[in-house]
Amino acid sequence: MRSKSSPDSIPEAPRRAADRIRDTAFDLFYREGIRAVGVEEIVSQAGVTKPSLYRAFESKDELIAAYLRDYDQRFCERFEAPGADHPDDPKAHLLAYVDRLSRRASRDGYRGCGLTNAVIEYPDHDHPAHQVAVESKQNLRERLREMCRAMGARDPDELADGLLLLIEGSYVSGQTFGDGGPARMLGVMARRLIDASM
Amino acid sequence: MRSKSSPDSIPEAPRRAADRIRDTAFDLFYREGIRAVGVEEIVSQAGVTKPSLYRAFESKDELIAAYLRDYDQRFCERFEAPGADHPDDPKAHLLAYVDRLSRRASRDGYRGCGLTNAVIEYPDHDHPAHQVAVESKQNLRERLREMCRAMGARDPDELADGLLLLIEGSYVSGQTFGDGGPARMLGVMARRLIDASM
DNA sequence: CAGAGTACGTACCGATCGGTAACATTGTCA
DNA sequence: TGACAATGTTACCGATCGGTACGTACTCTG
Repeated sequence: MRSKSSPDSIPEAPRRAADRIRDTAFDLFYREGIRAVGVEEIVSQAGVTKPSLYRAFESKDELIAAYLRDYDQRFCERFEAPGADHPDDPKAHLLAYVDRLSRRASRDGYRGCGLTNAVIEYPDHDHPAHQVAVESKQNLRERLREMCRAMGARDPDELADGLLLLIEGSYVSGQTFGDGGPARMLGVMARRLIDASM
Repeated sequence: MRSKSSPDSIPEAPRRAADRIRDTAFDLFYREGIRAVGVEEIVSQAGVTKPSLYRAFESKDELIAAYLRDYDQRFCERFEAPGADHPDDPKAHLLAYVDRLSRRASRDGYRGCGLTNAVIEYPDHDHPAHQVAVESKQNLRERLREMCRAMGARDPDELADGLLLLIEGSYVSGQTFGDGGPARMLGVMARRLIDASM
């Protein structure tokens, strides 16, 4: 059940330096923001040293890009996961994701979507962070269109964009309002939009 | 028509250092992000020097807070402006704002809402930037509720939150997708939500 | 015209930023 | 035992960060 070749049951921590850096950077970048976190803080909290970081990543920007690719992967898993409970029912799949997001985003301490946050922190289109994040969002838009098509919407692209607005709105409003924020209405609003678009 | 006591018609630039700093900081903070802009860049682009900045503002954080208060004021003006064309018609007022936002947010180079961006750049609830931005957003939420009440919605608070999700979603999606992004659907989605809530 | 404020600039501070060079240490596998 | 890869250690780099001590020029008032 546990990883490879550990002699016996050491539960945490001794993994490769590159992995620990990646995990620590993920947490810090997500929680505190990318620009707010220096490489010094990352390596010290990861229990490694700076040269180890620069042996694994050629620059901070590359580490940021790696973080965002990791984030995108975890996001896709979280987005697709509810599909297992609703095979061949894209509407139920989407609503299941939306309902889970609604709950997460209307609790205190919610930090939104790491990819959305990255676009805002790095408005420069040439920056790798911006590029990775935007590409992920374009994939999400396409995926939503696909689902809206599959659920037989009148104008699937239009509905997909409406849902995307609600979802992105939940990411950011969750951070702004915390507990009891507008994100708690995401589920009913998504249903209302879907119902009005069939 | 022009300001006070200029000897004659000098059209631009010689104003007080504090004002030039405030204006320059506004543009730079908004376009490039707050953390991305150093005080050095602000003063040099404003054509003044650092001590002038620190005579007018006691710290960078205070300048940031001033920027966000300015932003909030301009936002309120932009939000209320369409009301002049639609006295006693909150629905038309709201839709007029929404339609203008929709156009702005689906053009290339759009940078979203400075207040929303600030919440994301400063997740720490104790930071003045976070506090000013959140307070402004709470005011907006209350204003939307008021308008939804006035337009006779079934559940005004619920509708207000739905509209807020769409609006915030447009702010961030505008930055992510640029031209032809989902924000161009804001108008039709807002109408659909309103119609389904009466 | 003297003198006091006011408004601003010159030059600098220590701290931190991202990033690196050189070398010592460890664990692994042959 | 020896070679190799991975990591740690230490000390450092130039640039930039936010912030300030201090001198100077203008203007308003007596």
